Amino acid sequence: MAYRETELTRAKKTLTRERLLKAARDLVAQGGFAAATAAAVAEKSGVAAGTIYRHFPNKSELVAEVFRYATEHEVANVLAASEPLTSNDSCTQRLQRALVCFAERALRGPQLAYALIAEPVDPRVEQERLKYRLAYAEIFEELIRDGIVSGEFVAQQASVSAAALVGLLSEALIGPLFPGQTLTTDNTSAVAARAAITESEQQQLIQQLSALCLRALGVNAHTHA
Amino acid sequence: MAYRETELTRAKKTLTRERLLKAARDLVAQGGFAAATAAAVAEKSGVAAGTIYRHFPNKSELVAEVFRYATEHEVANVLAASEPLTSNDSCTQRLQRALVCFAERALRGPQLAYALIAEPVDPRVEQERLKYRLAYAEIFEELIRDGIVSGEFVAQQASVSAAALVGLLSEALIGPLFPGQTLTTDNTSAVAARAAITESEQQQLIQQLSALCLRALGVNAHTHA
DNA sequence: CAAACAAATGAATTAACATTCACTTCTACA
DNA sequence: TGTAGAAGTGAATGTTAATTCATTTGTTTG
Repeated sequence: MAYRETELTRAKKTLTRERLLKAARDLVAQGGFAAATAAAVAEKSGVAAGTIYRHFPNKSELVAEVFRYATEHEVANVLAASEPLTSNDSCTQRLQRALVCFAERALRGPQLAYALIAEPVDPRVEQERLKYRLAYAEIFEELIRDGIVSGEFVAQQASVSAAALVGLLSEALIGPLFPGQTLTTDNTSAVAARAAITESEQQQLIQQLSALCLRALGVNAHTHA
Repeated sequence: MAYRETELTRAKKTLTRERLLKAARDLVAQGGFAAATAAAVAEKSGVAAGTIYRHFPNKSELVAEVFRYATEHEVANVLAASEPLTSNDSCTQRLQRALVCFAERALRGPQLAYALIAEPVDPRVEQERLKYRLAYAEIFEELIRDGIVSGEFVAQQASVSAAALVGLLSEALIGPLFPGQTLTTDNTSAVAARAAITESEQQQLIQQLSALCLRALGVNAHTHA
């Protein structure tokens, strides 16, 4: 008699799980959360719909995990960009790098950015979104605190300013662009709309936003050219 | 033979329509769009569910109208606040009044603010939201342009800055607060959470945001104390 | 009143999904 | 090879609304 979980067994199971996650991720990146129905995920993974429930208690959990994964990825990038490069790296510069990183990533993957920032999702996933926003806000918050201490930024309540920056960037980058599209099932058009913005226009937009943010924090002209 | 539409007839019909709209509005203000199901609206209006479809082609249309109504109301207030009071009223002051108006209204009616700004809604209603955001952005945009011309604000692309301000305010005011609540059906808690902020804390928050926005626009210290 | 038509009703239907579960297919081990 | 137990299947079921429509009720006018 018997059966014992073994390397191979476990590996195989994990593989299926990974495949489900990957399929879901791809669907979200292409068509937003709306496109990631249980049926679609199963189909894309090459398994039956029921299989999803061998690996996740419910669809929300799967989607939440997708959200988490994408978030970590995104946040890690921005965090890295905000890290000081040299011992005398200014907060202004660090913040600027973080902003540019955030903006460039959003503009490069607009469908994902829209999904993470603004697409309507079910409440269980909305929770993840809250954490996501908070994660960004925390990066900014620390930077702002540092900058206040160093005298680069004007005195202010860092937590408020940080949240404000997140909103500022989100709205300016994706808010006004997508909304209509996701409904049409034809999400391609959304990406197309974004693609219509030229590279140089993007750079200009990023420049604008960067300037706006730095001014908002009261960057001291003396400290920084 | 016959039957002809008459004053009374038409009035009665309009009344029912109004009643439906009012019921929907109240439900949204109390519990967000999630609370405004067809059944709930009908019940609250004292009519049968089917009646809704005698007055609106579908539920989205009803909800969109609710959205529009609320929007007009809100936007009109902010617009009024932004109007110059005297012939030498500065853009800085006008903007500040607009910001304060926006913020105070949001803080006073958080459930409605959340519904209008952030609550997940179906795509047809999301369209209205787009217009709503745009309406605010336009108010800001014009003010910013004026301010640039008058030399109060630094040169910048007004449309970008305007959208950014909308996002900044939205996120700082309601973004971080609600998200979790709407799911619990127990939306009361959301309002309670907001109520937990004292009046003076609110004033401080508004002050913060106002300062942030003005700095972002590069208010010229010379022009304004 | 009766004919003509509108408005209102609310139970039944539809729609779009997620989710279940009886059953089949795999694996591991003695 | 037999069998215990996991993994996978996918048709059937459940869920949560919106939406329909045959029927009833209400108005108007000749």
